[in-house]
Amino acid sequence: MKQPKKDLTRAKARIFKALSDPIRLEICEFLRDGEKCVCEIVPHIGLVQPLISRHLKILKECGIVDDRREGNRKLYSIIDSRIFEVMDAVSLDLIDALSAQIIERTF
Amino acid sequence: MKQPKKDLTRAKARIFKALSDPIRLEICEFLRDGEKCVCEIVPHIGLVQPLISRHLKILKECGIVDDRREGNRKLYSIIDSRIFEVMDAVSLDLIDALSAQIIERTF
DNA sequence: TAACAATATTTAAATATTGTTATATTTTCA
DNA sequence: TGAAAATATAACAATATTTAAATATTGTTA
Repeated sequence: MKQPKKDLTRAKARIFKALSDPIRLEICEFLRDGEKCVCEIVPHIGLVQPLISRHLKILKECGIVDDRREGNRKLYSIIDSRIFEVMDAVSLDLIDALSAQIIERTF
Repeated sequence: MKQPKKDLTRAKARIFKALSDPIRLEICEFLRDGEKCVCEIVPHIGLVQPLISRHLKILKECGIVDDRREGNRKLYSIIDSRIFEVMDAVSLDLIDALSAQIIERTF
């Protein structure tokens, strides 16, 4: 095999880690309908700009988003839309099923 | 809506976080073909038992696995097999595509 | 009950992540 | 050039996660 299985598992874990933060998930959701500049993302998420910048950087380092400059602004976009399939695989139904398990055990 | 969107996003993030560790991913993979006891998981992963126990606890707290006692042993299993759809959504192809992006930018 | 096997918890140290605030960089345009 | 706008980075404190080692718990069996 080209890559040892261990490396693949680590790569997979890295992608899940990038998606393991609510802010980053919301950013990705916002990018679902195309490129957005930071100046649009910041008010949409409602957090301070440096924090958004950092989360964008994490998404970029993971290969999930890319950016391009347009004049003053920087436009971010999803590189491979298959990432949405990953996000969507955690469906509302699945969340309910897993949560139910936790609650059931708690009481 | 029953749950605010924010809570759903947080729930989603929590599931991704549970999957964001290579050891936990390997444990889940190992459980793909059914219930396994800790005594099988430990040698399969090749790490010390307390560490495996801890990761199992994290997976359990997230509602991904459940356990049942059988005499001396404790058998762990995947609660909802749709979690494999999440894991599989990060395909080899997708990993390659995202990695390519990172490498391209690095050089 | 004592000894053993299997598993879980606790603790402490190292490291990583998050959010905040201040500052730097890049680009545009007067 | 220099001021303003948009974005990025740095430094810090607070918090969370990870691992290893030691210890505790639970169940079995003699």
